[in-house]
Amino acid sequence: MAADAAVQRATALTSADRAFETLRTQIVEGELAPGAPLAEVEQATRLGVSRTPVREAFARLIAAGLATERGPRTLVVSDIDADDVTALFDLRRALDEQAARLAAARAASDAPTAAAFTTLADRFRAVTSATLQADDAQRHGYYALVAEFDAALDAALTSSPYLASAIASTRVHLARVRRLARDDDARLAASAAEHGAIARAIADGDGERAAAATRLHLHEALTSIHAHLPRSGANRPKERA
Amino acid sequence: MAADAAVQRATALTSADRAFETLRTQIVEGELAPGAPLAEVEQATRLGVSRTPVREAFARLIAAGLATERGPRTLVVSDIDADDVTALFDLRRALDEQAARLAAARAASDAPTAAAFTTLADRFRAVTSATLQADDAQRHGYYALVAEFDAALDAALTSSPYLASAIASTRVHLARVRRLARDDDARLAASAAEHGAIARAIADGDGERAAAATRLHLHEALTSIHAHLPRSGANRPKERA
DNA sequence: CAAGCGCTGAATGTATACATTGAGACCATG
DNA sequence: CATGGTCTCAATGTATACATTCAGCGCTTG
Repeated sequence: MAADAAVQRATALTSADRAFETLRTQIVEGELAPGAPLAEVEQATRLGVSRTPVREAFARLIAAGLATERGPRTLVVSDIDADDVTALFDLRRALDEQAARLAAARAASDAPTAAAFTTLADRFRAVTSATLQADDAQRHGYYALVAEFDAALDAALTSSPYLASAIASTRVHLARVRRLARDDDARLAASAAEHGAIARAIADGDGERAAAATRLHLHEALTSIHAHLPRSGANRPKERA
Repeated sequence: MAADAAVQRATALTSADRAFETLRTQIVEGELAPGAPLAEVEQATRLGVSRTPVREAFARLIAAGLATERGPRTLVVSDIDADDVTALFDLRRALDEQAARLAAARAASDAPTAAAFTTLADRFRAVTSATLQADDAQRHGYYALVAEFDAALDAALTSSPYLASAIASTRVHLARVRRLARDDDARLAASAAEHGAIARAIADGDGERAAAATRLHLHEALTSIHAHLPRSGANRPKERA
């Protein structure tokens, strides 16, 4: 039955998978603070597995950019500061603009895609500062809507898997940034309007408008984040070779 | 002594590093053909190490996109066909245009950067179909010049490490594509001219011109590659879930 | 008392032994 | 003869034992 299949699939996850997921979540959620050392034996005992799956999980964390090798034999949780956010957005601008262009091109020749983004545009428009109070439930609901937008974008990028994969990797880091700089309700409402504009441009099949709307959104988001973030450590020398 | 230091650094490479480098090279060079299975025991005996470093090397190959998990317990060398090339260039366009823009911005305020790209522009201009015969030595020399250009771009992107890292990952795949579709000398000469135009625009600090020149170059390169490649298997259904 | 040397210990890097699962072949039976 | 089942085997997944290296600390000596 379906439950058995689900269990089967659940147990098909290896210990390495679980270790990676656990560590990834704890890093993104901030339970493992930036700079915290990642020792094999310590994490192995903590997660209740041997060192082998932990090693594999560490390798994936490094590949995802969530852990950094500091020195020859020391692994730490990646730091993330204002400069990193700027650098991350340099990449996001490149990826998201192109994604918006491609999604619009697809919507122009694929009715279901266009319909999906039309629906999303309407739902984003329904989110205003009036309906949105900055309590955690509302915030969570809004982020869920953004996640649906991201999923629609992914669905429109099936023919560009390299781009889709690169975008997916940036989303992990974005989740960390969100924890650092919590959006206020005004910013959330503005963000909803910007997302709506992007979705509408994609639905209309207007690639350049979609790219421009994306650039605008990213600029506003970056500005807001920097306003809410501790000053970039121009004094504190970054300890990254 | 310097030699000792070099040896020291060489021996500091772990078996996993060597295994990864060997496998990566052999995949890029085509010694390990696309679709070839990667078995732990087989590669371990072949490379003269145990399974543990091989496992780590496999994990890195997957992260780099050079190997793909087919089925729950089978790893194969990633395939690469005409559709993959198109998808790869969707990503490259996004990354390289942004890189050109950022490099130009840096050149506008950093004289050494501008000077470096001026020199590169001149060297690219010196490469013409007259001076370039399509023997392997010439081709290798030209690709070395392109590598210098890439290095200069990297140097100009120190403040955008995420972008630089994403670009570096695309270069690995580009090397594989080059093996599939060897450029003829006419294409190489045209490519040199296009690179020269990009370098000059960056040196002039003109970001939009640099981005446009990049887009043009990528379009021409993609067209040339597709002309030299076996037809995209629209009939052969791609076996990628 | 300070400086340099060596030692100890804990961590990673590697190898190998054990567990488990999946595929393929062979045999039995309808 | 085809089909289903079981059995074997080989490969991955995991755990653990061994090797190696580096950091911290104490001791010795000038």
